[in-house]
Amino acid sequence: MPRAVREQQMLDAAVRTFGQRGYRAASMDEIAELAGVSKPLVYLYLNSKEDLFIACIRREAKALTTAVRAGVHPGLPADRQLWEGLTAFFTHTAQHPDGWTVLHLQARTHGEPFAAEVAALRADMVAFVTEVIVVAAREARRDPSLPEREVAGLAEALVGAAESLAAWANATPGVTARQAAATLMNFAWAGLGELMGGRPWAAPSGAEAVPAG
Amino acid sequence: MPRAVREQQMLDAAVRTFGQRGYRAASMDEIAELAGVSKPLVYLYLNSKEDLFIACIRREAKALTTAVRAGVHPGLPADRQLWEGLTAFFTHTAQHPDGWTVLHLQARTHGEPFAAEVAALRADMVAFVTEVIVVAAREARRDPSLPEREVAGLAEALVGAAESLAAWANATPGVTARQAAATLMNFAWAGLGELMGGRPWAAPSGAEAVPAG
Amino acid sequence: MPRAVREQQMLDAAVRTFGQRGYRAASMDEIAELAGVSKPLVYLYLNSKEDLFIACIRREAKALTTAVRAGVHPGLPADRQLWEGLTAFFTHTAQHPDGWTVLHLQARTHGEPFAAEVAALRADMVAFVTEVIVVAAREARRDPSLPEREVAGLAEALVGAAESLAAWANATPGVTARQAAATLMNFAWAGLGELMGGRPWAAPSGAEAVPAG
Amino acid sequence: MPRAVREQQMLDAAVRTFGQRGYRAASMDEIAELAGVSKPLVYLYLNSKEDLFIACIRREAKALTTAVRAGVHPGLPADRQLWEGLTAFFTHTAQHPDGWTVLHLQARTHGEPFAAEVAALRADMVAFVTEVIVVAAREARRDPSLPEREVAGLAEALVGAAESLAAWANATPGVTARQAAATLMNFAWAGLGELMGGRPWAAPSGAEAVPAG
DNA sequence: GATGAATGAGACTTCATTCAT
DNA sequence: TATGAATGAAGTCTCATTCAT
Repeated sequence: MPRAVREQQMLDAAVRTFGQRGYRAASMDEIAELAGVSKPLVYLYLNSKEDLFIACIRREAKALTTAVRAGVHPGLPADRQLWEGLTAFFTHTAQHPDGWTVLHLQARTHGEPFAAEVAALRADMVAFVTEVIVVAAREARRDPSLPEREVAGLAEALVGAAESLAAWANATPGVTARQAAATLMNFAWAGLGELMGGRPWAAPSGAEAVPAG
Repeated sequence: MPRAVREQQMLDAAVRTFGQRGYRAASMDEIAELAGVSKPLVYLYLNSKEDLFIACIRREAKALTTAVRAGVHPGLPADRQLWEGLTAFFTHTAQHPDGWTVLHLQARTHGEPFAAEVAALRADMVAFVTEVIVVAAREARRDPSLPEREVAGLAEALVGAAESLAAWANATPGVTARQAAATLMNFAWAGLGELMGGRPWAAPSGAEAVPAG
Repeated sequence: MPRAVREQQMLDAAVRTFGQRGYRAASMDEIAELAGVSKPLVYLYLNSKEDLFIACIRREAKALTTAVRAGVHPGLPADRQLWEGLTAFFTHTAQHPDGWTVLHLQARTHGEPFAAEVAALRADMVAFVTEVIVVAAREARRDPSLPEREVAGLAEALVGAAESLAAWANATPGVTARQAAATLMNFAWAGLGELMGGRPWAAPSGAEAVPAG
Repeated sequence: MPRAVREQQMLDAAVRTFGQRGYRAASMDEIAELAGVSKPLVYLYLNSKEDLFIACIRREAKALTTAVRAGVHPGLPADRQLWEGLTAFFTHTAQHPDGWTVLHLQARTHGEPFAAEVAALRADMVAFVTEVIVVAAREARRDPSLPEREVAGLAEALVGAAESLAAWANATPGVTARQAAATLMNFAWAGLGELMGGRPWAAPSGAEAVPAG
């Protein structure tokens, strides 16, 4: 069996184990057994527990950003781009719950070296959202634009809300990725005030929008 | 030295250690040393590492909900109540960063018994936000109201955004609690769409609002 | 409350705890609590765990030998003396099961200092039995007597059988002290060979003898 | 070095340590050192202190019953069978004093899980003796046989006497297994009364019988 | 006389990691 | 390449014992 395949099996096992047990509670024994290989082989390929965990983070982060990027068409209006990005995001996190747990919870909880790895992922997401906000501002011919820190805060809030909703959707049976995306679009784009006034964001056809009341 | 005082010292040390190292990586030795007592005394008072962690969670959760509740005046309009709650929330999390880390990250990452403890706290927050949304809907004479699951999703998104912003504000020098609250109010109340159109939420005087462009 | 009384309460608690948990597993905390006093008081009166255990052994040993001695009338024939001694022995061990456990099991299992204490008790019992054998030999006008080592072995066997039967009787519901004594008298005095031939030892009236077949 | 060998070395060390120190006082450190291996290896092979102790009990119990069974020829008369069994028993216990201590003292003193293990061994012995008694009764054409409880008591007494004599023989220099067996045969078969009358059990040639006086 | 408060020492157990083959 | 065998280090927890009052 070629090395690359074996390595992916190990990473699969590691992501699952780290996601369910946590970094410290996961034992190399368990990971090796789940991967169907001997422990020394894991060390031969991945060096150490720390390196193994970092490899997991990188693989899952790359898979997530790739999925989101692939779901967005750059030329569209800002709201449409955001909608596509969110849908891709919630779809991916729903399909890879252990990977998402590793990224969202475990990697941030177990010390600097790992937190730094996820920071890159987050920066990517925030950059995507920031870009969308900038596009939206341009569409609205708004100039001068919002202060930079304000935009950073908004992007942070949106990403945080998305992360939180992903965990919520994974834990709540019956919530689909599109529903989660629609909820967040309403919240983010129209705002609670507009929602209350009966003016939700107009979802593209097929999205479960809030009824106009 | 009386027992109650010693116990608080131990909890202080534990919150700090758990917050910085994580539940598993924190050692009872380190906690005892930081508290200035011997390890057996920690066990005598707090029983076990698990019980100690739960005691930390409960103390910090109570402190946070108490602070938020104390900051809100029930009779005010919905947006004003939300603003007050957020301000109190960001103020408290900024003043107790380790406590916030314990609640937001550590408690959710290390197994059911702890996650269950935080769930109560989160339920409290979501309930507060839900209540505000309901009040806002009533103010807008909106009837019939939003579907229940939609409201739950919105509340979840808002709480998630707040949690995320709290961590961001703690990690970004120069961001005050009021700024964080203002950013989130804009985001949540006006929505990105309105913001882009130059119609932000009108912050009460003293809040750092987004300039109207 | 006078010291002597308190001390007895402590010994009561200790015998019970040692008997049920064993020497090492019994904790001074548990003993103090069961005695209804504080731990330092136990140390004030009894010095150390080791001393406390030795005090238990001595008290229980003395109580047992006193009971056996009180039950025997010196002038009687040998078999009658043995019968009385055994009856007293089984009666006492049935009434003080924890004390008997301490003497029979715990004291012999936890190192020299304690085993030495029980050795004295055992020497007493063996001496009693030896004396009975000598009397019996004299009654049979048997001369020269049995070799000394042979007598020692016989006494040892009889005492061992008695000890074993005491534990058996305590653990088997419905076995009375008199029945245990009768069984052992038959075994010891008549021997299996005679028993099989239908010639059991003639128990004094009131004893449950083996029917003559 | 193959695993099976190492495991026996560990059990050897454990039996010796448990036998001399007792279950609680024996430390895994000491056992590992005596076995010439590291402590984790002991855990790898034997799981836990409790499992290690149980493994010791089982091995020693099996060795003892195997030795006794191998020493007895089923077709012989009852007294001869008993004699053979006792000789094998005393021989084995003399050759494995620590194993005997573990079975006779330690296993019974440290809680139910262990006591239950030895109970099986003891049941085996009592069954053997009971069988002999039944055979003896048949040889003597004794009918109806003794009451069941009476037989149980006799068997218990004989086994108890044997156990006690084994410890005594181990502790008394110069007492051989055959002497111990002869003493007990006299005691059990002829009975003290017959012995006093100068009619001992007739030992097979080679056994150190009591001189007929 | 009596105790609440406190600890040094040591127990069992687990785990990341490495050789020798 | 792949692994069976092995361990140093560290963690949680318990307990006999002693002060200061």
